Amino acid sequence: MSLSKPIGERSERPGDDAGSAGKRERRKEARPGELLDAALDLFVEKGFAATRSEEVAARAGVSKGTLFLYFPSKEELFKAVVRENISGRFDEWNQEFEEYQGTSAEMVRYCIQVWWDRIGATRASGITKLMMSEARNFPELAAFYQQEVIRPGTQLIRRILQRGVESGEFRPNLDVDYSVYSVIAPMIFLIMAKHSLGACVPEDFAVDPQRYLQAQADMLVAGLCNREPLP
Amino acid sequence: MSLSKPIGERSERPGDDAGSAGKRERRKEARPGELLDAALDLFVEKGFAATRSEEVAARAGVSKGTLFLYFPSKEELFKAVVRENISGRFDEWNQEFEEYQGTSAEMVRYCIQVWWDRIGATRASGITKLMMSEARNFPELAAFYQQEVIRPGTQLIRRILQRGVESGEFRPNLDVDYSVYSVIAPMIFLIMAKHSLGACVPEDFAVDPQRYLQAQADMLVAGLCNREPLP
Amino acid sequence: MSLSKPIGERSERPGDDAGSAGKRERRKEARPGELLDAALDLFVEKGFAATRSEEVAARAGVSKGTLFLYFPSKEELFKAVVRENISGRFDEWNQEFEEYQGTSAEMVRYCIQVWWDRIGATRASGITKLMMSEARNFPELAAFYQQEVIRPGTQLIRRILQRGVESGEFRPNLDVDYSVYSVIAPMIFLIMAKHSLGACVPEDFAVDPQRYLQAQADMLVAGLCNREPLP
Amino acid sequence: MSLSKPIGERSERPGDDAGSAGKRERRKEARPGELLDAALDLFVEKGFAATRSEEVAARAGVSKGTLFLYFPSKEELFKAVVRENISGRFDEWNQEFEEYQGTSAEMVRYCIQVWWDRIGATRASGITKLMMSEARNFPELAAFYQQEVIRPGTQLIRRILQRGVESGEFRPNLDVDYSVYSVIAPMIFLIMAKHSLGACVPEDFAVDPQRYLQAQADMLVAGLCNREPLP
DNA sequence: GATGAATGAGCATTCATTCAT
DNA sequence: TATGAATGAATGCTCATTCAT
Repeated sequence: MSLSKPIGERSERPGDDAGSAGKRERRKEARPGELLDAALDLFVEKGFAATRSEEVAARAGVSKGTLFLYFPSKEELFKAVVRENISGRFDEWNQEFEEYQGTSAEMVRYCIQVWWDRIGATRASGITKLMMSEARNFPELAAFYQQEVIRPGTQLIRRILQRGVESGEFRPNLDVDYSVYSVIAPMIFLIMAKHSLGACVPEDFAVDPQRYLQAQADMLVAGLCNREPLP
Repeated sequence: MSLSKPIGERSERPGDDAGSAGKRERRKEARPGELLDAALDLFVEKGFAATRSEEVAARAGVSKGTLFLYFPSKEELFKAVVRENISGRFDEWNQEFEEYQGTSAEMVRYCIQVWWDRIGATRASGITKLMMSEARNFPELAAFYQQEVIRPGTQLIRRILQRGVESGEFRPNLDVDYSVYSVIAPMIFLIMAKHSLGACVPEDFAVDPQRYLQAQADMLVAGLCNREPLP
Repeated sequence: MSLSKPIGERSERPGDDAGSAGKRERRKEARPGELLDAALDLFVEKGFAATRSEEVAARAGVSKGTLFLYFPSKEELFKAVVRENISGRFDEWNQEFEEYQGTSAEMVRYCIQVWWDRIGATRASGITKLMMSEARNFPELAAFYQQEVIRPGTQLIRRILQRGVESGEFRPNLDVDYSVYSVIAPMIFLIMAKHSLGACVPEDFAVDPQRYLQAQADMLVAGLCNREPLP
Repeated sequence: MSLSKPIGERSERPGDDAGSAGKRERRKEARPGELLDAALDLFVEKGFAATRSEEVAARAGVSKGTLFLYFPSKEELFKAVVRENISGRFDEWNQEFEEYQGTSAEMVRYCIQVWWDRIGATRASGITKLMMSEARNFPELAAFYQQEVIRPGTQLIRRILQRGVESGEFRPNLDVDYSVYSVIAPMIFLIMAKHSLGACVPEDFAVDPQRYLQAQADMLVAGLCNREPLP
């Protein structure tokens, strides 16, 4: 089972490596990426409208003008940020689960952990926060996100649940279609805790991701595997 | 057990009745509420920064100047919107659950349904979306929300879970503190489905609230009551 | 020699007398005057543009609307303030000096003292400050002020100086026309000290009017009466 | 004795030469000065509140936004205008008078003429008008002006008068402290004639500066040197 | 290419003025 | 008459975008 490279991660921040000689020496090809990184951070942190273009440029270590050299407008920058961080990784992931050998419960646990490792814990999780916040202002992007992320993700999880029901591991009366949300909701919640309210009130709301995922996975597996009549 | 009136609902929108009409109507009492309603809608829909003051005024059926007659700035308007919709309802709810006679499983189901009736299905749900999107820009309000909503809500749910564990209904190995999120996460998710992505892509993502809540409550209760060792 | 009533003085401020019965009882006829008083104070203090109409109304103890009941616009209010406080008192004063019996030097001293008693020390002095500050924005008023105040005042002083030269009291080589300014300039300066910079830095710039007028009158008389060749 | 360059004068106005023209000229060095010049003119002409930011920018030949590129607010612009034109010139002047060889009467005449050449006749005179008009709205600046201009100027003149009294040239009974105003008042008056009322009613009030200064200097010297008992 | 000075449309806010009560 | 809620033109200021260097 190959662990594919997490998406949304870029190795180093610009300016961190004061290694090579003259100042301001930078590989051109890296510029757009650095801008996208900076933009992702700021859009997630402050929202699209409240993020100033100049700030993005500054964080990427370039001038205001340079930003518009690579992206014709702030809106296009936003779209690029979203697109850049939604690489269609689902084919690969589908295959991973196709070949998976364990039980369906293990598969659910694995799914959650893999999501955390590759998405939740990475910069890519910001995209989800971003879409949640800005969807209404970018319906076109929302549709794109729906198409590229929501639908395949939902389908992937749905197949896992279906497999569990068919194998007799999970409750036979499971509402497979809507139980998918029982897997997704905890993910969304964790992202929001990380990027939204949780980023503001550290002490009281601080969620320990691993313990959180453990509790959610336990609850989920217990709920899926409970064959007795529900009270 | 009295079903208290849902919060965040205002009976009629101004300007809907083209009856009496005539401009320069004097409604000092009604104005603030109408403005807050309009602002809530727009802030939820477009975000704080992307909402123009004049738009809020227009939706409330008044002129730009009138808005500033009641709220000294756009930011104060935002704060008022949040505060207005976070009336400490928790004392009442705590008492309700204190006096509740059914099983803990029933209590969990009731909790979810009551949340939906009084918050999720009402305009008040917009506040949650708002806080999720704008928390980073309004740390002061985020703290306020944490204090007034998150903390009491968490405590209320925690007590319910604790009760179930102590009565032997729920799994004894339940991580009570973090299982609270298993109740909250589906609520947050439903609100986001209603106000964010779900508001953009009706067909594919359309969630039927009742069926959704049914599935989530089932999963939750099944997970809570499953006494067998978890796979 | 009659001491005519100082101009620009109104006996009592509205609201100071809580004497008569019910509140808000006020003689209608007094309203415009109270508004003019309040306006004069504020225009002098902050200038025309920086004075808000509502503030004028509030200081006069009436509502915003009432102000516009008596004066069709802020600009008209300003004009009324200026006109109200420039009553053509010069005929009377001319006669006073026509009948004056003392020396010309005494006349000059008397002139200065009378100006202080009737203008400089009174609210009317604010008008001068006002014209200095706002003349460029109200050329029409400036012309009016020139006509009603500057010209007659200048002429009055000129006649006094002329009388002194003709009687042999004053230097024969006196530039009568321009020496008039030697009388006026100290007056203007004192008004500015009172209403402008002097009102800001109490300690350092505080000018004792009587000592100031004494010194200026001395210098003036000494300069007028010095018959020796000028060094 | 060197005649230092008059302050407050800038050689050419931008946009006067339609030669090179072309918009979007980059003149980072020159901009602030041009804006300060334009602002000084307009503030003197119309007052702070009545001057629109865009007007200042337009007169400086730039767009609205450029103004705020150099000055963060209209108020800061005002402060900069005042500060820019109050360069501590007094050290130089003090030394000049320290080394002066003529009589005290000549010194007084020289003082007046030098003031006119370096201040009165230049754009710097507008600052005085400005402070007179706006002191109450900018108490902080008024204090600054008091500190940087009023106090040193007063001291300089006071020393000259003191010198004359001690040398026996001037009246021994001179109220030195308050006679200083006999020198200052004519200056203030001339500035007001130039920038205020005098700028409105050219014909009647037009003051010929040189003749005016001659008359005032004559009167002053005559008053200072008159050793006879005052009538 | 890269820069950052310059632009100006856009928006928050103020306040003289109106007018229903 | 008097009020003060309501209005909207005017204005300070921001910031995405352009473009001369």
